[in-house]
Amino acid sequence: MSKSNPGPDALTMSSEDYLETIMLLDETHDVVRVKDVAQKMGVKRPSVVSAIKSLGKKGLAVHEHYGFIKLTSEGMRIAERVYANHKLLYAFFTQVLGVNHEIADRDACMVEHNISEETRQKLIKFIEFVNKHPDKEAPWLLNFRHYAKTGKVRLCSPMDTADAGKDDNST
Amino acid sequence: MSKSNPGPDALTMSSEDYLETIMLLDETHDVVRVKDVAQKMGVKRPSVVSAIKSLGKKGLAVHEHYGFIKLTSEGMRIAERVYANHKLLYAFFTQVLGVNHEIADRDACMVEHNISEETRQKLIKFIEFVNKHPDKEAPWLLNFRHYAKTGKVRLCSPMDTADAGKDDNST
DNA sequence: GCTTTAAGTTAGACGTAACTAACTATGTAA
DNA sequence: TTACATAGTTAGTTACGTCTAACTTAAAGC
Repeated sequence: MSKSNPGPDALTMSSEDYLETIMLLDETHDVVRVKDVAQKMGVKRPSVVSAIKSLGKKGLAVHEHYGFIKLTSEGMRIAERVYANHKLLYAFFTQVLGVNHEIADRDACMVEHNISEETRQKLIKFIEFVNKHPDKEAPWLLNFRHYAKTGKVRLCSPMDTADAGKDDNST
Repeated sequence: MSKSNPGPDALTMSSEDYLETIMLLDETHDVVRVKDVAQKMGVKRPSVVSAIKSLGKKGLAVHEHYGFIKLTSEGMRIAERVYANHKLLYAFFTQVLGVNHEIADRDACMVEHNISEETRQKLIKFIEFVNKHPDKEAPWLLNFRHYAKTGKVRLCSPMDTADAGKDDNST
């Protein structure tokens, strides 16, 4: 509802997307070029050029004329933060909610830029909590899946939560 | 990552925010005026005028010169959908993750416009599932809260999940 | 009824982010 | 070495969403 409050030097979602894309391309390509970024992001080459010019002014990327694209360490830091959010959200949507992979990816793309630190931390804890169970499928999570599918709450055995004690957080 | 794909006549987040704000103001005020919307959204009056002009062209709002602002039934339908998303996300952030109220509200604002239908449906189920427990605090949820706070998984009594059977979905 | 004030409007500007069209550089193949 | 295809760039346009400054209307008080 109320106006979102990006700090004075906050990046736009678009800029963050460019950083993220460049970082990921850098992992799979020898060098990152304008056309690679354009193709991956589904935009035209001039859009990439102007976006990277803007990132350059902010000290987040370097790009010699007719040369390759590199991120500065600061640019890399931001790209990694955004991508970490992406992975976190993707994990929640797929592992917990059971959302289809492509849709989970799209939804993660949307949220990754703006999620608050508090919600982010809580989601991290939530995913950790879910994964604390040895078989990766906590009883209550199985119950949720069943409920989501059938609308009916399943009776479970009294043993269902006992395995919480088996984990590694006691020392 | 990839370009989001709003349909040809999809509204912008901004337009949806205006619709939502107008709907909410309509519930508490006799009439909705430009300055009310401006105040609530933290924008200046000319921004409201131009936004509403745009909504008018799309058949979502009506606004006589120097008069009051009303939503059409179609505008109301969209406003309600966005607000429903908002409430859903807010409930998840606060009830499940235990996020602070103001932050939950901000995060909900960000996501409410673009969440996919699939994720939305799953979140609805998730909230329903959480609230199926008579005392509104499922054992696993209490365990999660404890884990989020302390980083330690709590041992629980074997009885903890048995109350799932007490609910109303068996027939 | 006039005046003042508050609310609404218009015009013009700016920044972002995309696009097309047209131009330039690079590098490979003949 | 020249020619061509590919890649990168520039210039100019469009749309959106905001703003400020200045103007207009409406309504309330005197």
